[in-house]
Amino acid sequence: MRDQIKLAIEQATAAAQAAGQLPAFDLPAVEILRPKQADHGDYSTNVAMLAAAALRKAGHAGNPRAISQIIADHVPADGPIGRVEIAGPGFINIFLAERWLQQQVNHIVRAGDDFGNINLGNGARWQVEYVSANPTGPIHYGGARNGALGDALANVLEAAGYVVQREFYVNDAGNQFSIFAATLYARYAQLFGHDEPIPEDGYAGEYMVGYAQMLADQHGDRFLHMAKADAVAELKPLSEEIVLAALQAELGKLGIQYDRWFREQSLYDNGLVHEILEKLRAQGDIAERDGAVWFLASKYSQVDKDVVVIRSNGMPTYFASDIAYHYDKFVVRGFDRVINVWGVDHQGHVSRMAAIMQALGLDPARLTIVLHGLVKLIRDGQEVKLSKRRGNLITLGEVVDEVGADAVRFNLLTRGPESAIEFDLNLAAQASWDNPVCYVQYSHARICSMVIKAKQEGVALHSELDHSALLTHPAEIAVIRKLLELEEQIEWAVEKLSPHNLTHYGTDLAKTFNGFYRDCRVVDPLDPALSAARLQLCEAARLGLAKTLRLLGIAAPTSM
RNA sequence: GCGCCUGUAGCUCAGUGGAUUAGAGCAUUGGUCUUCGGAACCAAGGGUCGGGGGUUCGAAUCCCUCCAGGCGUACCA
Repeated sequence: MRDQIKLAIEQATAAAQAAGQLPAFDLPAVEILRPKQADHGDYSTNVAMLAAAALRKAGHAGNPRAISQIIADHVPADGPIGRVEIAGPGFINIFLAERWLQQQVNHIVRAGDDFGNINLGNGARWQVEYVSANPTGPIHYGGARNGALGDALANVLEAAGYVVQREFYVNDAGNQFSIFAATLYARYAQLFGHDEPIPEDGYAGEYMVGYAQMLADQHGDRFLHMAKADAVAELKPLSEEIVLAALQAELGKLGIQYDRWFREQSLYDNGLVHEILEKLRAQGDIAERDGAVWFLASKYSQVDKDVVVIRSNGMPTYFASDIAYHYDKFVVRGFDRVINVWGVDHQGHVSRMAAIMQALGLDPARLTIVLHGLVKLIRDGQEVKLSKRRGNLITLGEVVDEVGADAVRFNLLTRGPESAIEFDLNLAAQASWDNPVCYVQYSHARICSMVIKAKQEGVALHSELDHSALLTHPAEIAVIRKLLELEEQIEWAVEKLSPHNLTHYGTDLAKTFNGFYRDCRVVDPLDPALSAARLQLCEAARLGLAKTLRLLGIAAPTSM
C-alpha cells in the first residue's frame, strides 16, 4: 500500500522534472508518513522539504511550498490517490479515493486468511530459536515471555513471506543436565525406600518426585540393581524423554509448538564440536592457557575477553557446543538468517556470538539476537523470587492455568522486548474481564454472531453482487482504512523484529469496528443491498481481527 | 569501574526526526441508548516526555552530560 503511494509520488516528481518544472537533482529517499491527524490525510510526504534542501545545496532556489505544489500537480489522478493538499511548510497530504477504499472490502474478503500477508521474505529460509530452557524441570514464568515473543515473531515472519523453522535447543550435554539426572536417581531411589540423598546443588523441587514416579512406572526398580554410576548414565536419556514431554506439554498450554527439538548432545555424538574446534585451532582462533582451552574472542571487534571452551578439568563449556551449533545452523542446514530469542541476562553472550560468526567466516548480520527484559512476578504486592534449583518456582503452566493462555500472551506482547515487565498475578487474574484481549476477541465473536443473526432474518451475504459503493458512512470508511493498515503493521513488526505493535493494532481495529457497529445498523431486512454491503465489511473486519489474533498466537473465538 | 538497556498521565504501557493539541488501556468522574451480543458507546479531568546542554526549518525520537533503576562484566547457562 505504502509502496504504491511512494511510487506515485516518485513518478510525479520525475514527471515534473521531465516537464522542465523542476531542475534535475538527486531525489532523497521518499518518505511516506502516517499523519497523526485525520485531516492531514491518509498519508503525507515531506519530499518537497527534502528536495528543497537538496536544491539549495546544488545552488538552485528551493521553496518547499512551491516545489510541493509542482509535484502535487503531477500526481496521477487514477489509482488509490483521490486528492492531495499542500499544507504547513510544504507537506503533501495524500487522501485515498473513496471508491478505491470501497473496493478493498471485496479484495480483503477474497484474500481470506491470507489478508495482510506481504512478501518481504521472498521465500528466504529463516530460523527462530526460542525458549531453549535447560531440560531440568518445568519452565518458569520468564519462559512464557520468551515463548510468546518467539512464537509470534515466527508467525509474523511467515506472514511476511519467509520460510520459518521453529527450534528449541535442548541443553542436554552440560553439567546442569548431569546434576538433573543424578537428582532424578536420588528421587527414584527414595520412592523405593532407599535413603539416597539429593546431591549437593541438586534440583530440590517437588516436581522431581513426579518425574521419578514416571520412571518407576515405566521401568520398575531395575536401576537399583546396578552400580549407581551406571544407573545414572542409563536413566539419563530416559529422563530426557520424560522432561521433554513435560516441556512440550507445558509449552503447548501456551499454544507453542516446534518444528525441531535440537539436542546439544548430538553435536558431540556426531563429532561436530571436535571438528569445528580443530578448524578454529588451525586458523589460530584457539589457544591453550592456564590448563584450559580458549577461544580467542578478543581478536574480534567489540569483544574484550577470551572465552573458555574446554575447562582445565577437560569438560567442554556450553560455548564449545554453541560454536558447533551455529556452524550447523548456517553451514550444515544453510539458514539464510537466524533469530535467537534470549533473556537480557544473557546479553554478555551477544558480542561473543558475533565473534563466532566472524571466526566461522560468516556474515554476523545473518545472526540476530533478540533480547527481552525479564519478567518480575508480583503476588499480593510482593515479588515472587524464582529459583528452579531451590524448588520455589512458579511455572509457566501454573500462570497459564491461573490467568489464561490468551491473556498471558496478549499481556506479554503489548510491551516492546527491551522493557522489563512487572506482572501482577492478582491483577491479571481479576482484570481478565477488562483485559484488552477480551475486547478484541469479543469484537470477533460479535461479528460471528451477527452473521448468524443475519441468516436468521433472511439477510444473506450476496457475494455475486457488489454493493460496496453503498459504503459511504464515515464509520464504514474508517473500518476500511484501519484494515488497510494491517500490511504496514506486519512490515513494521518484521523490521523491528517485535510483534508488540500488533496488540495495539488489534485493539485499535476492534475499537474502530465497534464505532461502526454503533453508528450503522448492519442487519436490516428492509434494505438488503446495504445489509449485504455491510455484512461484507463485517466479514472483512472479522478477517482482520482473526488474522491479528492468529499472528499473536491468540484464539479468535466465534462466541464467548 | 566499564558495557548494554530502561526512565512518557495516578497505574501498566505505545509512540517510525515531522504538523498550534504527545496517545491507548486500566483507574476516577459524569453521561448515552425501549441492546443486529451492555464484555458496548460518548465525554471530562489528569503530562517539567528523569534533569541540563547541543545538532536543525522541526527533537519524546539523534549527540553529549548528569541523576535514578535493571542487567551484564565466570574455567555458570
